[in-house]
Amino acid sequence: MTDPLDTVFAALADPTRRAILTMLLEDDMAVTDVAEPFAMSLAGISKHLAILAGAGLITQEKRGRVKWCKLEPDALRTASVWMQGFGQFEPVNLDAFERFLEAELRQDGSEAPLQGD
Amino acid sequence: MTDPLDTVFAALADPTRRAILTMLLEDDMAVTDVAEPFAMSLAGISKHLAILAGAGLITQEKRGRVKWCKLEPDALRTASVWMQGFGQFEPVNLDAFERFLEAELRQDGSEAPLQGD
DNA sequence: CGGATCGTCAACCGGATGGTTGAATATGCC
DNA sequence: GGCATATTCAACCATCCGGTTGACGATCCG
Repeated sequence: MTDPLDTVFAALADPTRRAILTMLLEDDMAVTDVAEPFAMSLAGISKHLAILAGAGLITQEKRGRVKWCKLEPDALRTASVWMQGFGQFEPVNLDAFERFLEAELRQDGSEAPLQGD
Repeated sequence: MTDPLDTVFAALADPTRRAILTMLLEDDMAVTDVAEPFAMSLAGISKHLAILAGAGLITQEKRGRVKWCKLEPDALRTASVWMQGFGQFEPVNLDAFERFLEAELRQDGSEAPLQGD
């Protein structure tokens, strides 16, 4: 019932919450700033943030009177790993994974020359 | 509103539906057979299958009076790619991805010797 | 034809979800 | 202290969701 996958996937199923996560990719944000671009009450956003935090996708730290929201991409790994089980039996066509690898190598191999895409 | 990610993630958020997907990994199945291991009415399972089909995670083909359910792992790729955006900016610690790669290489390199884990 | 099997439809139910508003709680500042 | 800011709490609402039951439409088979 309380399988972590349940809460993570449920949290990801809402477009507002995914948008919030995308915003948090750039930087940590205060609740009010998260809410600003949305046509929704602050309380509504606060609820969404609580759900994201409940799923472990973000953490919130209160400093002074402002509560900072921080992305926790680790929580996505469980879900990602689960999903991989379904790609694995398929013939290799996961170009996205290839791109991921390239980024990995580029980062790890310091200065491996990279020919344009 | 009808972002495909919404429906895919929502479909994945239910443990029964994930279990069904896992079952379908092994082979295509008839609706009745899908329902068999669950302590749930056939109509209940039928609804779950409709949701999975709506998300594109499975397809259903009626042959005679039996309706066959087939896994469509392609639908997962969209979601998988979306999720990767959140792992990518992180330092490399995605051991699961490494395992995935090993499996890939093993499959692709035909008989590359593999030292034990 | 008549019966059994396969599956969905329709109506219903309780509980969760996404959203609102208004009051309440902290905290910072003058 | 007193006011503004930041955030949540509580109550409420409409809707969706997961599940049931019972009736129904197809299809196979004797």
